[in-house]
Amino acid sequence: MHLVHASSASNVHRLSTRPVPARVDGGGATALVQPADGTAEMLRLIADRLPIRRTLVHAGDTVCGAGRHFENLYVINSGAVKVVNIGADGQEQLVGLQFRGDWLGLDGIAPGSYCCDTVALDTGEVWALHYGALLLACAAHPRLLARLHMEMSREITRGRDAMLSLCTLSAPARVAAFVRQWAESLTGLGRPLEEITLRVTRAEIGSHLGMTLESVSRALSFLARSGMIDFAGAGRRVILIRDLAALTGFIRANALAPRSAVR
Amino acid sequence: MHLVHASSASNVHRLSTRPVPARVDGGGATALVQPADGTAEMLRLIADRLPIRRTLVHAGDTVCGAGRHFENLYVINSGAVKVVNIGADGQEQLVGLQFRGDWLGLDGIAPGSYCCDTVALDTGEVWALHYGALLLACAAHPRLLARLHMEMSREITRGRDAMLSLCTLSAPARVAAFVRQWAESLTGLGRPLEEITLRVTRAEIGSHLGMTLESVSRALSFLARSGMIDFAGAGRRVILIRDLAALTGFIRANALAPRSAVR
DNA sequence: CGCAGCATTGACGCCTGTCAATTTGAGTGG
DNA sequence: CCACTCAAATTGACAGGCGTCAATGCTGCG
Repeated sequence: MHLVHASSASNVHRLSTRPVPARVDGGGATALVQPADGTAEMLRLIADRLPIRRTLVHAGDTVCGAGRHFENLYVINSGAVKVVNIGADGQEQLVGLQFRGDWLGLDGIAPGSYCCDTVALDTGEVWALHYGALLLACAAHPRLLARLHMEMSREITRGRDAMLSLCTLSAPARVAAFVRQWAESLTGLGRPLEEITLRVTRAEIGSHLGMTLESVSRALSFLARSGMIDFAGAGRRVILIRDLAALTGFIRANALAPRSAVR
Repeated sequence: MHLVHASSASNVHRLSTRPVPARVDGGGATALVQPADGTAEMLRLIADRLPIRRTLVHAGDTVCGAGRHFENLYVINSGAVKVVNIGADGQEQLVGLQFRGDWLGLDGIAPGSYCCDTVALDTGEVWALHYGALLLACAAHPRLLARLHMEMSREITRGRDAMLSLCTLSAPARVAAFVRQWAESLTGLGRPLEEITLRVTRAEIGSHLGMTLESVSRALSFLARSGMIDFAGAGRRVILIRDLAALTGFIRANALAPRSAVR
């Protein structure tokens, strides 16, 4: 099996420009990343037990389009993908960001067609699994079914977490939480990366967090002024996390007063 | 003037006592699948193929508590249940409302313990399905597995819809959408009930919609002043939908300006 | 070099959160 | 049956956060 990107997505941008085999300083990192969530094991399981179609995607490519007939699930082997919900009146809203090991297209199972556009943010490899074939494989390999259910369950929980942050955090705190979550997503639940490259515009972040692009910009500027993060590179899309503890503290401190305690 | 969900109560009895005649009653194709969504069919499938434990719950009873070891999934046969997320600092947030045919406990699959409290709002019957037993039954009955996946998929979509309404609607519009959604949930996707009984406090609604209880109250008062809804009974917990079209129009009219168009 | 898209920053105003007073209804005990 | 208490709901006044509008800077590309 050939992997387009060997491991940690921290090096993704470097890899896309020059074909550096991701390792050297990463010995510890890769070792840390793998065991926590078993993503690698899942990918191996899938590759071993299923006929999969590997697709190389580039930034802007649509993995599966809203409204199209549901047939495949997709697993991200490398890269990053945004999930965009298309409202009735053409309104577009970013409802999720997915990375290596995440599944796409789960929303299509019930209605029989996908609800969301999923668009690559970056060069990467996505595996298409025919849903019927997946079910067959699951019958033979219960671990595979267990894994599928875990991923669906995680997706449900993720949605709820997003609701929580929308409801209980002030706008700047939501941005801080977004930055932290992005960093965490790239490393698994270990310690976050200290450098992340946002691959979305301020407008998209705002759409995800329920605020305007101006508010996103102001919040990021504030976090930088306070020394929690820093900008690097051009375009202000690369963010250095300078003080993770302070960031976390800021998020907690800016939880809105328990607006309405439920009992 | 207290009606306790006449429709769902009658269905309960039909379901548990006699099997529903599938096709003979003159309706043609639609008679096959009882309501549009096949909830009744699913319940029959479960009851036929699985060892289930039926539990009668009353308002305030906890179906499954956050943090407890995951073992069962639950299906609501009748009644209404609220899903409450418990934050780190004891913050409680209402993240969902579930009715007949909805599944509970799906969030527990991935972590191995439930993430949310689920609390009955009303007298009803909940079925507990042992997860292991469910998987076994699914192996023998693919339709059951398909159904489970559909329900998980729906749950994912529901979370995204909630995010959408949080991000794109003004506070009063969110309340209007909440009322409409509650009514729709009780009838299946046909036309909503014209009379619904809210079984939660304003504070809980506010927690669900990301606003204060005062804003909820003001919004409901406004909807009533405008003639879209009306209050009935005592405590202002019973709501009559007077003009569904106007309600829907109000929701659309109060979609926030496309704050940040994606792309 | 100039254009187009993205990001930043400021000024202003509205929505909605906060605080507070009042009313209603339900439950309890005398 | 009534007085008392308490939770829930409504309504008003006020203030602050954040959306809106607008001007400017920065970067990459034709």
